[in-house]
Amino acid sequence: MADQQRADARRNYARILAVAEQEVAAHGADASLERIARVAGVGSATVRRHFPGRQALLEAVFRERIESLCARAEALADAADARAALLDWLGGLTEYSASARGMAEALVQDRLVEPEQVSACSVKLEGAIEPLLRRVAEQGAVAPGVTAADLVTLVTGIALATEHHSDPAAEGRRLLDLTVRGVSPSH
Amino acid sequence: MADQQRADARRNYARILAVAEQEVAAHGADASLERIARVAGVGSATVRRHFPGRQALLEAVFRERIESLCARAEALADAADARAALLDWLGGLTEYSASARGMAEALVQDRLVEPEQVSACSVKLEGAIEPLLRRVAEQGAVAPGVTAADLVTLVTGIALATEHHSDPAAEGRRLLDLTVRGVSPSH
DNA sequence: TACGATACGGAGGACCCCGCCGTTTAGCAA
DNA sequence: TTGCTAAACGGCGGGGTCCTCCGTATCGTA
Repeated sequence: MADQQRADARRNYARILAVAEQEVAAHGADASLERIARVAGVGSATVRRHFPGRQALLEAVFRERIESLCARAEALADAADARAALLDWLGGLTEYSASARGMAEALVQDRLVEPEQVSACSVKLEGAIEPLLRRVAEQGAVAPGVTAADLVTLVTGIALATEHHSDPAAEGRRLLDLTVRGVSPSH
Repeated sequence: MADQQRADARRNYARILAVAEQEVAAHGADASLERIARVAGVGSATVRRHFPGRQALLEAVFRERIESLCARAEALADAADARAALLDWLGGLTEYSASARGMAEALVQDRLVEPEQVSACSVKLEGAIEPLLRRVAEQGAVAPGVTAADLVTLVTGIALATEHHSDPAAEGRRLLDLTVRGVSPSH
């Protein structure tokens, strides 16, 4: 039931995805689908057959990375220092989404299409941090009312506002650090 | 030297701007220039003549609001509680840019065009908070290394990541609050 | 009133997204 | 091996946007 696709279909899928990765990396989330098709050597209809809508393409492009992030979160699930683990993971997410063009846009986009799409990147990420966040919260080391969604939102926000910077990863990490410790935590 | 424009030119400028405000409010930063021209009853070339580039249009659309924000900052310059003044102002900026469609996008965009454009919205805003921030910093009530640009960046980030939300202003303010006090301030 | 500079807007080219539909091709079965 | 059928392909046309050029209409003045 898994792969009943025809061989050429699978081949094209792979070629398109490969080209899409490069194009998105080069031109961000609104890379030209037409161009992707041209470079991949297929008709534009084929692109949209495999990926109905730009969002689907972006999701596929970042899928691997997202899953590796989720796996990492699982690995950190019972680290000695829960807070350090959470911050470490958030730092990784920030650096990646700030420097990988299109990633942050994809994250914010996929929230306003289908609220509860399981395939959605943001949902996966939220699920991944949930356990980490809970542990830290139980230690009382997190501000009250903070949800996993909040963390993802803050990170994507930082990434979006940082993409233009000359060194997005470093700048993103710095700003993340600031929001973690507080810009003006006094009192 | 101020207004050597022809009367019809000024008239068209005003009409276009008025329509642009509505269109941007309705469709965000990437409203159709073509459409704006059509609704305003002018040729698309005329829009471009008055506003070379989408960025110029957006700047004009938000100009008034930006200046009123700057004025407010000046009024708060010597409030009794410097920190409260800064936070109050940041809250206002956040609420506005989170709920006014296109504003946040305009802010992040205008940074990557011309680094040191005096007309740029973000530059104006940074100049406006600078004094407020300095006062708070002198009291030691702000994390070390925080610049005015950082604050604008964080706020636009929050706004960008929050625009999709059902109540962007409230959500934005909540996240700002989190950022100010720190998500996990423990140490 | 007549004239020159200024501003206008239509036309056309390049690009993009999208859906339709006739054609090719892979993979199975005889 | 050879047919056959369903799956997959891709060209084409329509609708949209952005942008530039250039002939024309209009304003303000002499």
